[in-house]
Amino acid sequence: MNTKQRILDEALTLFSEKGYANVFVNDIAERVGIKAPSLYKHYKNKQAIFDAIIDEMSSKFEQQAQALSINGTDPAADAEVYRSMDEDHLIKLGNDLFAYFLHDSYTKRFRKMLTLEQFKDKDLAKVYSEQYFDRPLSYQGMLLGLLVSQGLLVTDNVPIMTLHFYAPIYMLLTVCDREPDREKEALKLIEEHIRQFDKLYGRDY
Amino acid sequence: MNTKQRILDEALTLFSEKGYANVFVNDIAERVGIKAPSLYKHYKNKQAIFDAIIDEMSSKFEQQAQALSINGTDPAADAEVYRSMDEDHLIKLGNDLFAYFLHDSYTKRFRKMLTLEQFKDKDLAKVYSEQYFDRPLSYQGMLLGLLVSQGLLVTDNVPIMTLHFYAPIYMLLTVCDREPDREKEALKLIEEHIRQFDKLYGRDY
DNA sequence: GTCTATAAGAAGATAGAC
DNA sequence: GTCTATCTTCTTATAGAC
Repeated sequence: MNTKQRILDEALTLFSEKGYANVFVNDIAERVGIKAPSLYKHYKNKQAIFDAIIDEMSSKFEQQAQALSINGTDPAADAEVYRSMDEDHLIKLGNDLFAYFLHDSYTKRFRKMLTLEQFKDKDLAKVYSEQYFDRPLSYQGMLLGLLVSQGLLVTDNVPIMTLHFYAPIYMLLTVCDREPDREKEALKLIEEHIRQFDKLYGRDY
Repeated sequence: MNTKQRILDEALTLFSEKGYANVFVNDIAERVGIKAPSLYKHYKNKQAIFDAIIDEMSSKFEQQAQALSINGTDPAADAEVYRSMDEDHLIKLGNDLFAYFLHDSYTKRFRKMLTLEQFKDKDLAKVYSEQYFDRPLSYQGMLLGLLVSQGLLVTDNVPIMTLHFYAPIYMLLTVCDREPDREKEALKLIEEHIRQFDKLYGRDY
């Protein structure tokens, strides 16, 4: 990894742990193994580093969905995976998804950084909401909607059903970001949540 | 309100908007209407102001539950309120609860401040989790559990049922904190959420 | 591209008069 | 308790040699 990229990587780590204002350019440079002034040959100033991280996100997030062996942008294709699924498979998939978002280094650091900077301006607020609210609900909504068309799930309100599926996962993810020791507890709740979700919305009930 | 208290009040406002590190003692003093050095007659340093806000919380939160005409510490008493409730009353209560947490000035500012400082140390992480995860789930769990005993709701897993009730409310609250313009949208989702929750867990279904 | 030296300014905190 | 003046330290950023 070249220096320019390593600066972003180390800066993201520090920003996600301490917040932008509590990270000094000297801290970043030290981690990269250069002196602070050298850093200005790569980026105009500290803010430019932050902006570059935000800009880099969109390309990184495309890789995310692929890493999960789901297409991520084509719910019709992804629904195939779910078509002949029983409860245990659904739970395993939910757990894997949760574990991925929880442990993937870039995803995690970016999410934590955005948590700390979300009130800074409207742009950042929008980025956060799109990434962790609108997009997941939209995508999962299409997916669950297909399962409803297939008769695997039953509801007359897919968006709310999606909210019921995603909100507990989101909340438990934020708990683990804050208190990593609670991961085991969270995973158990995720499993129970999906099992109960399946009971509530499954065709057999 | 005396100066010592006004310092806390203005500091909380600023901390919740910009985060601790981005607020300068001069900003706080200016809002209070004094010069920065005068501030040190009331608090040892900037950190002491922050700590005082955190310490003050517990007493303030006791007032919260009372403001809602629910006891807040005695679920058995509160369950009386819900005993003969139909869906519309439940929705109104849910909306009122959401609106209270969303609009109450102190509650809102404190929640936003804690959001920005939650990764600073383990103590703050614990305060956040207790206030916005453990305590609500525990309290609402007791309440919903009573409704289950009364036969108004049906489930074999009250904690997960509580998660299903609270997680969407929590997530929508964080959306509104970030993007106040989305309040109307959020209120509509809350209403639909409670309606659907009632359908899923209500005895009549 | 990296370094040393340093400027420029910001921010927290204290001293001491009133 | 509040003020003005000031200290000290920290932090960003630039200049210019290599």
